Amino acid sequence: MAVHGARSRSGGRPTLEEVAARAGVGRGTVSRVINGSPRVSDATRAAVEAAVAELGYVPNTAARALAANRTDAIALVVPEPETRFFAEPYFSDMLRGVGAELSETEMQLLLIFAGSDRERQRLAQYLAAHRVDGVLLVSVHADDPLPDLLSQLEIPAVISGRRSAEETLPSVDSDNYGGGRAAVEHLVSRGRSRIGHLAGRMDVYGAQRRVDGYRQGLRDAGREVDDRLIVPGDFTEEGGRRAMTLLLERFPDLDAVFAGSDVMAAGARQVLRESGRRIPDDVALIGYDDSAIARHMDPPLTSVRQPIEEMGRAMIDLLLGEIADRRPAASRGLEKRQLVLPAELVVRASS
Amino acid sequence: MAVHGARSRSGGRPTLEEVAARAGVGRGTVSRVINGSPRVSDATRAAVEAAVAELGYVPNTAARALAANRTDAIALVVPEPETRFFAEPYFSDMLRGVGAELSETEMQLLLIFAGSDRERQRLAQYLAAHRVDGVLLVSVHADDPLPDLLSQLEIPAVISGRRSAEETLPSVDSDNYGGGRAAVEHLVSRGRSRIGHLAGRMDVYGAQRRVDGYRQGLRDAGREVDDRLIVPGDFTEEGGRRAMTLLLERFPDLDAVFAGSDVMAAGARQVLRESGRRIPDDVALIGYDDSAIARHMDPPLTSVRQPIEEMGRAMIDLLLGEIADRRPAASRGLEKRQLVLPAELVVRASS
DNA sequence: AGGTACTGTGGGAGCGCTCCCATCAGTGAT
DNA sequence: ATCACTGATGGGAGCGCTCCCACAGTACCT
Repeated sequence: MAVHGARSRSGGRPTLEEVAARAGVGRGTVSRVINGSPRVSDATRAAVEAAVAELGYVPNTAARALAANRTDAIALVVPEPETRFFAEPYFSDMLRGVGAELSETEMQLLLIFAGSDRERQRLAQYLAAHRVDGVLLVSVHADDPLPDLLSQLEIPAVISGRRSAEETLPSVDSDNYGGGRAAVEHLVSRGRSRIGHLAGRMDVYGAQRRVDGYRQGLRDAGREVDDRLIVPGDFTEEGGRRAMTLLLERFPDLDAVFAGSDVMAAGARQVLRESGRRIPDDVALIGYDDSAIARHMDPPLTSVRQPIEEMGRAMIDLLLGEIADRRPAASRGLEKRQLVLPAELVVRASS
Repeated sequence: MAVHGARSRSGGRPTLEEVAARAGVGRGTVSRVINGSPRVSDATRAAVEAAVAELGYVPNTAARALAANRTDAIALVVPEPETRFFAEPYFSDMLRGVGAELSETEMQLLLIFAGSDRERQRLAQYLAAHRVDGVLLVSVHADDPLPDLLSQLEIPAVISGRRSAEETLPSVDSDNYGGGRAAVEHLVSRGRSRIGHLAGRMDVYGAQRRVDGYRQGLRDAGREVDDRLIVPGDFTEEGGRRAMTLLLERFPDLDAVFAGSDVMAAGARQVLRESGRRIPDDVALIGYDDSAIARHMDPPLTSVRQPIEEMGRAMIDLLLGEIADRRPAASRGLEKRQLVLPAELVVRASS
């Protein structure tokens, strides 16, 4: 971590030019060595590397960005208030995956919150200035204008989840359909006969797919689907309580519930308890996300796990591809740019 | 959030030069308007602003950085693994304060983790490249080489807390001494006669000052200080348990404990419970930090609150001053650059 | 009338790099 | 010996901005 060598005569940081003089080569050659071009002889490369070490040369990023028209930075944009970012494990997992994958490269990660209007304004300005080479968009709602802004500005972007079945942006999603199916399949195999579903917000595509999976799971078991067993919530605890209450009114003989999120499951649990029902003896309960809540619930909650960290890694891979690709476009189809990672049922005591 | 106007004829983003041509003025004048120089007539300014709006001009940050030798970005360096960053409310509070203060300016905030050796290596490279104008250093241990690296590179920096009484860097600290005193004073006023102290790590200056405050608090009350009442911990829950156990062995008649952190207080609470003592009836308990733990403890924990968000704001103010100041140095003393913000006792049921 | 002092403005120079073209030496084919 | 062709290298041009000097214009003194 020491600063090498002496400062160049000019007093400031050494420049490419000075390294070139020191190594007895031209400026272009030093540039080639710095950027790892293969078109340099071994002897020359060694001489340049020695000069770089002696002078403690570090490239000037601003100059590089100006000349090459790239920034070597990407942004992780969180269109949420900061509080949610810290509260939900989703983001920290995502950040871990992204950070890990990025540490293999020279790219710098920027974390940008765009929860308030003011922050969004700043972000728009930021993007218009092209201060990043690409953007990772997490937790985007169906009607968010951000994705369009990005394509307008021709900034490569990858989105987590999809806004609809016809998502146009490169995306990384988890298999919400499969997750929903697996949950139901599990409940059926445990001998549960009347299985309700507390759905998430229906303007979130992933929530729709979980419902689809729930339906298919029942059909696979040769059962009929009664739509009154599906009650929409809004991903919140309060929404879970309301939906659960309604569901119990409709079906007092309910013996299993699949909730579209762990938080909703927590709300449902309260209502079930208050109604005198035991978990899992009377009613089995399954959540979604496998968050900390699931592990700490009493009893521990069976939940569907999304490989969030891995999704983060995949998003970076896709994004770097997009950035590298920048050809006349349409050279590759979208098929390869939309990933769906498997979801996995984590069975605990609640089911 | 729309992109204004049409693209310039050259196809890419409009440049200063193009704005100048459009407004019928020189390049320098446009630059003056963009940078808010007062040396421009009102008429000219209006013409330039119109041209900027029409063309949707956004300055090229790279070019500006290169020419002006500044980046308009500062880094918040967290020398901890990411997990701690998300786990401890300290960081989110700090980030909130910093973000709020910074949103008044054009500065960009970078969040950099330097928990692992590898990350520190990257950070060193990053700083050597002068990719930020200044650095905010939070949670720095006494022997961390980072502060020295920064002064060597002549990068303005502000540190949270102090490494010792002779801290050389500009810093923002909270009044740990006053906080310790207030805690003891409160316990004395509640009629407690034998007050123990679970200290933090003694290589952390703030922890030392809390001990000093504890001592002075007792002296103020006209009591003698028995050093055996002070047991060092290490800020962890386990450390709190160990220290508490030891303290009870030494003084079975203890009726109050001041812990150097909420987490240690949580450990102490366990031991007290197991020994059959009730809180606060038999033993009063006070923590430090006023974190979420304190509010959720049973009974809710009296704790000393540090104004962390405000500290974040203050750090930004100091840092921006440092950056703006960059004169031959030594023009201002250090006195004005070391802030100590008051700590405040939050009384709850545990005392 | 000339001198002095300011304000507002234009534009040259230069920040440190990448890109690309010209050049050169070496190699094998004619 | 001549002619491609190759790989390695040097260095000009230019990225878009800021800084600063020069200069015109105006105002106010002597």
